[in-house]
Amino acid sequence: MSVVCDDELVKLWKSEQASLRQQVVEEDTEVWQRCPAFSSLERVGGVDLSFIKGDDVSACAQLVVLSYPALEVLYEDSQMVTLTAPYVAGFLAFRETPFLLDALRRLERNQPQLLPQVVLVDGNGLFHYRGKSGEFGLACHLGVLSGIPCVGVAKNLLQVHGVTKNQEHQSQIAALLLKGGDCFPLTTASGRVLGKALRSSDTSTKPVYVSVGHKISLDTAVRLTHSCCRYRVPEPIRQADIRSREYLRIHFPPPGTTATEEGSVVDPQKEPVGEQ
DNA sequence: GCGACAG
DNA sequence: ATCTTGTCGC
Repeated sequence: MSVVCDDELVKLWKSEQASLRQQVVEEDTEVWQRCPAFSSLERVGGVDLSFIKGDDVSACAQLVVLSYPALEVLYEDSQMVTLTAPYVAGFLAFRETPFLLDALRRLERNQPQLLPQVVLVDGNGLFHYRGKSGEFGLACHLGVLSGIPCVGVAKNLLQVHGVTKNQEHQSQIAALLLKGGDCFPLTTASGRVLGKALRSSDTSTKPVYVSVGHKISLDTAVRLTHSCCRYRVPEPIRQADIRSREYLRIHFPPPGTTATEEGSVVDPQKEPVGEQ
């Protein structure tokens, strides 16, 4: 369906990604990151994009800033955007980053005092294909371009470097992730730890996959992620997801949902009285 | 041909 | 990402 050759696009992206990869800082650079309880950490950001169902170019780009450690929403920005880049596995960043950066810039312009000290990103950071030789994920991309510390938190395991979602992985989950905060390293065939599987709460069996985005170490990233979890998905990302979907629900309701629109007479078969 | 494929 | 209702459990 694409007019422009995707192969050419991906070539450009690979080179851009390799260039940015060199700018990733994989260590703790902030004072709060060194404190046992993250004292002096006051604001944690979360970002996400939600889409309208039949439309893969219209989306709501969401930025939220939560207080820490209370995890209450201090700031919220929903912005409808039109995506231009296709989704190509491994290159999610090129599709989403521009709009997340825009949101951070709007905040910096309007209420700089609310800028987050770290952003939790829906997706991977260094846990990525050929991470050592030039590829990285959305959390790194956004981190490098914004200069803000970022953490990648993926809900699904990206199978990379021999890290696979097989019996071995399932066994590790069952044997090692016994309570909230437990984790185990995601190690490549060559022995490099690219991320960690984390049991984010006592009540969730399925782990989340944490990796370094920018300006934070892996252990700090894991500890921070765990400390931001009320439920399985860290609260900043969860709130960004909830609020961007809510925005779409209100501003772009599915056809046949509004009382004022023609044909709003509900079908008693599909809309039985008493629903909602 | 078959499986994988963050969001 | 999105498609989707109920259902089992505390």
